[in-house]
Amino acid sequence: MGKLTLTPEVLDLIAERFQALAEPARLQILDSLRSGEKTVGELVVATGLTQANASKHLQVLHARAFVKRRKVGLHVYYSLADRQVFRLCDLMCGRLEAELKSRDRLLSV
Amino acid sequence: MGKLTLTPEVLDLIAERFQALAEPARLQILDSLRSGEKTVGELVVATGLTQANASKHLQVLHARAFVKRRKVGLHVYYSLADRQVFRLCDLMCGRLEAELKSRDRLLSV
DNA sequence: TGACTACTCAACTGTATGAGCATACAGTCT
DNA sequence: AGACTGTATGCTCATACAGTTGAGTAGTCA
Repeated sequence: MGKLTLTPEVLDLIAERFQALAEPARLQILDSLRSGEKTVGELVVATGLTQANASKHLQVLHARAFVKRRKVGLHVYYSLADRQVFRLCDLMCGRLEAELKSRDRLLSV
Repeated sequence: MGKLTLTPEVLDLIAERFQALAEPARLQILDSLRSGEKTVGELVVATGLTQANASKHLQVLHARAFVKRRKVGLHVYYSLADRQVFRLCDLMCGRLEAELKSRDRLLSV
């Protein structure tokens, strides 16, 4: 895998991509897209974000290649670029679960 | 796996953990620890960060359970909490490689 | 053509955070 | 005790970025 040498530039690019996932609103958007592609308006309803705000977050996710876009008439459909995004999220969730579990154990002793 | 329901609080926690990886300096520290545990001073040499800066980044990584600490006399040894961290980074690197590759292809057409 | 809808862009505000510096703290040695 | 070393922390500054608002653009329908 590691064809990439970790030059400062590459580290910046990787950090930039993690940064895109470091936002509850964007995680929520990605989770909403789990069930299939949605328009911005549908995402607004699903997430409770304002339209402008949702649109901005979608730009970020698109620039980092996490979502794809498809224009149909008035609507713009967004969908997950690939299923691998969830490998990332699931790994992170797993870490979090383990962490919370061991924290509970400490507190209950 | 998803025993976690994505409440706003949980989303915040997940985002917080991605945030910890959204920093070139911290990625560099994690990569330096790949070869084994190191003291803060050794990490300073390996990364070129200032001592204060490295220490602060290590606090963040430790608070998010990415690294473990072990005090021995004057020295504090930091090491990776587990190898799974690299699954995260490798997945992200893979995404980046694919992205750069397709970008190159577009430019060279 | 003009009204309407779905989405995006631009400007602004408040907040968060990384870097640098100086200082404080903890552990060792004499 | 005092001097010294390795690590942590508090402060300040500069910058980045999420969220809001209002205007602007593109597509549809009458």
